[in-house]
Amino acid sequence: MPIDALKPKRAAIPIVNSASSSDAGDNVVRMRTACSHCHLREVCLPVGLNQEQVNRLEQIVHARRRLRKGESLYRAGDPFRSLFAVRSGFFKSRAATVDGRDQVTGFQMAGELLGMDGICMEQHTCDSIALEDSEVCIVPYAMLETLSVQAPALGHHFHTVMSREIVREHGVMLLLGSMRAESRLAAFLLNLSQRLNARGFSATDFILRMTREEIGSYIGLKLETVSRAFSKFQDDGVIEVKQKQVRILDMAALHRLMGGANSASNH
Amino acid sequence: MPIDALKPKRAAIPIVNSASSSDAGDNVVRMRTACSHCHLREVCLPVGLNQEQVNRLEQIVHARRRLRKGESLYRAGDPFRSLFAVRSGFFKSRAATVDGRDQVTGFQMAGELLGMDGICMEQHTCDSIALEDSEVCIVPYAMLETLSVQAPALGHHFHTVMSREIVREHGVMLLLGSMRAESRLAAFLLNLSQRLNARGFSATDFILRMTREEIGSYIGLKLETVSRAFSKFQDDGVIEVKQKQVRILDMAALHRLMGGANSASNH
DNA sequence: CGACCTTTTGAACGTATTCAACCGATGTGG
DNA sequence: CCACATCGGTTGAATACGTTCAAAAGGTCG
Repeated sequence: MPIDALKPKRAAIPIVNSASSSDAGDNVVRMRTACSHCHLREVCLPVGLNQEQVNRLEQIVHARRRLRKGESLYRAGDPFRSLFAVRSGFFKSRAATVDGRDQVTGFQMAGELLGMDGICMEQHTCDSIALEDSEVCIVPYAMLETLSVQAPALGHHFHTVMSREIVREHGVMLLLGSMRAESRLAAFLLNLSQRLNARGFSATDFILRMTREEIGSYIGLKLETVSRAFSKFQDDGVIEVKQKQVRILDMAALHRLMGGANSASNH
Repeated sequence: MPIDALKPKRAAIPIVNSASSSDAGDNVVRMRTACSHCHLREVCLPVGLNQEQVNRLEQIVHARRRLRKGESLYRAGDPFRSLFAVRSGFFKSRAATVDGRDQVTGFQMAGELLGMDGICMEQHTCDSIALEDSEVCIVPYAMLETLSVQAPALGHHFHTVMSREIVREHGVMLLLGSMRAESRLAAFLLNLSQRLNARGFSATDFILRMTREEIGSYIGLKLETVSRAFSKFQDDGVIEVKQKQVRILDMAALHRLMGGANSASNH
């Protein structure tokens, strides 16, 4: 099979584009389908909620927003009002310092929640940018809080999601602090693979939605180093890579590469 | 003034060691003083809560635990039941991978909350270790959830604390991903300085509670590199350092060092 | 006091970065 | 529709930075 023939293992469910042009904004539409029928309910906020709790969640998630590739969902400094659940597409989050340094802090795909960094300052602290045409469900934070009181399981679940984000970031810190270049890229690819697989896509064949530079920014390497590592993996027969299309040929080898000797584990 | 004569700007409030040896465990004691009278109420969980809300918080924070230097508050894999607010002392959090890699993910001082990583898996995902004799307030998580329903402001405040942790970790990712060695140490020192200052201690004179190796683990450097950077700062007259005692001589220079040219900002 | 741990410093080394050139893919306008 | 400009990606060579290895001094704690 040619590497170009990459397809999800499960057909994508077409997204209903609700007709009514609502009062909420140009690219914001009222929802027709709701959480309980969403094909993402297995990986999104509703995880672990029963039917009645999902019904409550549906009450507050009543609008969506479409974004074109390159558009930003929010920017650092924007007032924080809502969280966003990715319904389709792919996002990057980018944090910046005053002195112009910036870094990709995460990539988000369908079912993942965006914007939790904004709660503490009541404004967003990083940028979120669509890497392809995307759609998000808008979760007004004030309503989430109100409803958490009525349905404590929802509140608990939200804690779980935030906690998971903290743990994810611990993993990134570990990667950035103590892995060498090839291990970082291996870890990155394996992480993508797992998450895509959890959403019904192939774990071995996928398309990268981000550039080498964005990968590098995320895993703390220059784009040239990322490119070299890709080439190395390909030369070693671990992956097949052609621009943004990746095929993992030897998953076990990739795992070994990830855990490979590094500067922090030799003594 | 000799560097050795380091003192808090405000005298430490002696901690009342409640007499009753409770049924909760050897080093766990019922509290006598409560949040509303705690000298940390300005920096701890109660921030932003009114009197009645603090009273509710006091209902659940009803025990403390003392730890000796080197003792662990919890370890990865321990069942998660409580969060911990540092009442006195100093902690490090340490995350580890299966393959033996580990890394300090944070240092916690008085008023800071520990254990939020444990919520998502219902077990702790990292170790928390006291770097000096310390005391924590035990905040049973189940009770925190229950009370959040009765006092939504408390629930909101907890979200704020978790969100702040996410933002802090973004900052660490930025540091690890794009700063050179001296910038990292400068950022680390400035962060310590600010946090100590917020607690009524000197911003310029303080004692490091961690080793060079622990600093290095946190900021992604080998202990030798940390040591060299300290020496460099001292040679340049930016700080005075003698073992664990640090005095910042030129705060502005330290800020400049933090923002100094790095591998990610030159093009 | 002695053993051990932490820290400092030096020198050699290795890995990722930098700078540069080139190639291919993509997109735009004539 | 092709020419051209732009962007993204690859590769090579030189460089720089942090690591590694080693030795020794300084603290700390039994």
